[in-house]
Amino acid sequence: MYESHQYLRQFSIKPSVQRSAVMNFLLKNRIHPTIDEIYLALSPSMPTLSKTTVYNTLDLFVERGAVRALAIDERNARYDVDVSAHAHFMCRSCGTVHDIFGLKTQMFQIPETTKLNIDAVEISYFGKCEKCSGN
Amino acid sequence: MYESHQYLRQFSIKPSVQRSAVMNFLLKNRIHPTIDEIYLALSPSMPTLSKTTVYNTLDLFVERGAVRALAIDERNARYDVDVSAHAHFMCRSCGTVHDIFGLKTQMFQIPETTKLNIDAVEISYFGKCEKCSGN
DNA sequence: TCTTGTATTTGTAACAATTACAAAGATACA
DNA sequence: TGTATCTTTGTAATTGTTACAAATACAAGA
Repeated sequence: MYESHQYLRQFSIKPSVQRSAVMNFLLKNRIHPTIDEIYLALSPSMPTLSKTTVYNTLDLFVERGAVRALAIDERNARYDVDVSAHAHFMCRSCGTVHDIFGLKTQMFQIPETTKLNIDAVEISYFGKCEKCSGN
Repeated sequence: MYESHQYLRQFSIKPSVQRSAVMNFLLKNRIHPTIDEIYLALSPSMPTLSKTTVYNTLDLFVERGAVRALAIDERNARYDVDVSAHAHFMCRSCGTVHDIFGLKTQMFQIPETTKLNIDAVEISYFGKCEKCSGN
């Protein structure tokens, strides 16, 4: 928990019990969780935690650049503490989101368009994961 | 309208008044519209049109490969009749979605991962469009 | 043309994710 | 200790989507 405390400060986020718990969960569970997954994982040990707090907290994390919000899942927002350049894969069957590392850095470069002011890239793959490939 | 009729048949979609109207709208308005935009655009001339029909119709179009559903917009599903390999840009300010053509075809190739059964790629850029760059 | 079975459309209600907002609680510092 | 500010909480409202059953349209055979 102490680590998450420090981690938050790196992004000038004032730590609180809730914020540290959320960041800690993200750092230890690299599963690109949804708000609900985070809430359900933390609420047993923090019974007074509110889902609104989880929403607020992640908004703040994203705003400060500590976390990336993924658009890959149309149903729910998903969050990734790894803000480095990498892609994602989502299984159409079970909905899990996997990291795809090792793509050429070139692919994450921003195309030169004079008109648009691009600040982020997201590369997403869809299909079936190993487990679900039988279905 | 006749064109959309023919167009639908190419994807073995049995045409109906509603389906042709929706496809016609998509072909003539390459703005990656949301369900609501389609519904609002068509309902004046088709007062009995139901939003459920728009949902059903687009589900069918996507299923038959006539249209691509985009994940770029977390708020609403967006649909694109251009199913060729190209990327998209969404303005964080006004929410419009632009096409990004001219990327290397290599970028749309599916990475060789033994485990995953990938069937689609989506490359999305985010930022501010020309109009909103002042804000 | 009528009948009958099937496909499509419609409207409403249910559901789920997110946002708005005001009250309660915690924190920092004079 | 008091006060101002920040954070959290819970509830209600909003919004996009889905489920479902009734109504309508369509197609093919009698």
